[in-house]
Amino acid sequence: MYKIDFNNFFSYSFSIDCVIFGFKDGQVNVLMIKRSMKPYLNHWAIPGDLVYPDEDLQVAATRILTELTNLSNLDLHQAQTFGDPNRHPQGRVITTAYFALIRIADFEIEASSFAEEVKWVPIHEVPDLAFDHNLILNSTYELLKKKLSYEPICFDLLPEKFTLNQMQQLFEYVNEAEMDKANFRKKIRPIPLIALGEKQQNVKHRPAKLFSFDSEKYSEIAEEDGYRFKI
Amino acid sequence: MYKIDFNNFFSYSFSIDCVIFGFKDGQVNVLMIKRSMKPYLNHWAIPGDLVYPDEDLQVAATRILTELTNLSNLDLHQAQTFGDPNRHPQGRVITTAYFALIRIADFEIEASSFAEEVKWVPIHEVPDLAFDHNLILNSTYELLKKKLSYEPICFDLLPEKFTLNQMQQLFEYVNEAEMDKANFRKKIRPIPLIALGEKQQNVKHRPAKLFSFDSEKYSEIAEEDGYRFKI
DNA sequence: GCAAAAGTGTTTGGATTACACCCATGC
DNA sequence: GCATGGGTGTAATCCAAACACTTTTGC
Repeated sequence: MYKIDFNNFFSYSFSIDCVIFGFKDGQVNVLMIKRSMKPYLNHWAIPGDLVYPDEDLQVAATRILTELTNLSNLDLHQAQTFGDPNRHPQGRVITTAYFALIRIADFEIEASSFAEEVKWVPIHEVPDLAFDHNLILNSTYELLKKKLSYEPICFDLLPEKFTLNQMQQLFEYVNEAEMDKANFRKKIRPIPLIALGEKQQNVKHRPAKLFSFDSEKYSEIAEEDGYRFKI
Repeated sequence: MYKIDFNNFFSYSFSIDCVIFGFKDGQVNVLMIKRSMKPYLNHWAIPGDLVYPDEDLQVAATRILTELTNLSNLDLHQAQTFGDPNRHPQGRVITTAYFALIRIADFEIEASSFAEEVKWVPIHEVPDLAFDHNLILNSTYELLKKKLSYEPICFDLLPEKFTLNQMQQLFEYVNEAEMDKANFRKKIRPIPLIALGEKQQNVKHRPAKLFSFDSEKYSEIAEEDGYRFKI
């Protein structure tokens, strides 16, 4: 039936690449590693590696990220799969991108395995990367932008306690458009936030109130009232 | 560096599964094949097969679909990738789902290769399928539902010449909710449609006007005015 | 004429926009 | 007091939902 014998098809390799987004200094940042291994020795790349033969993809994504950056317990979501026959110089390696959102300040990143260095880079300042990683990164950032507007995932990027202005800045950044402060606040009124009663510290103007996302209440109203997040 | 030698990682196989959606008798239908080959001999499945070692994924998807169903020139879009280590009984086969939308009446489907039979099945009447194809189908249908509401792809499912009521029925079907006729028509007013001046035939009530989608004008206003399709 | 579906207009209330204004803090 | 951003109210406008009504066809 096949022109090639079935068993000869078991000649591919499969990898996962992890795009980790954070929000820092008013900019979306992405986590990069410097490779201490061929191919693309000394090139910057997004963290990624081969999947073990009997390993589930989601499990592999988590393991690979931990091995290279020391990050764990992240909620990794599948993005696109890239399979250009020439994307890897050493053979046919198909890769699936996963992405996660993190609160940069809450985690210690640490280079290990073949990652010689790890750092955060603003999404608009990413250099030329190994393999087709620029392509992977761009397409995953497009996906992030879409998801941000109809799923309550901005709170995974913002600090646990955030000001409404920080939240607004995140949306202004990804949509590349300024918004009216009063109108933004009216728009997010249906989103359940907890007013913490605390205030910003060490600012040289009136300190803003701090909020956190009420995810329990969100699930409640999403189920009962069919409320859908929308910005 | 690896616990397993790099070359031993080249032991996977990779496949594509194609979810083809159509709209018939007021229902979304999906194209199924009956397998005349092991594994899952005589089981129903969605059309899919292994990718050749040097073949691009998009190219493979097109080839596989043509081989099994005689469909060609479809616009296949990538959906999710499925990689459970036990999803294929004969080894580690990772698969990527692709989907396409077609106007059922415009195509002749024809079983060939290891497809013994091909048929359209309403999405809500799909039987137990081979492999994890029920999972693949369901998750791809969820994706379709999302895309239908913010991309002008409903017109790939509707006949070239359609009535506004057919269009409304498609959205009512996927959203599982009835809509007000007058309000639906107001909602789609910004979408550029060509009034053909023709009418429905052989109906025992007032015949509806026929329309077609003006994709050129759509691209124009999408670029110039930043118009985004939304239903 | 009647049934059935096509096709349109009106009213109402809620959201979105633009814009103006006041408030709290550091220096 | 003044600079800086925090925080809120109002009026005009647009949009969506609910509903009623007229039109055109087959029988």
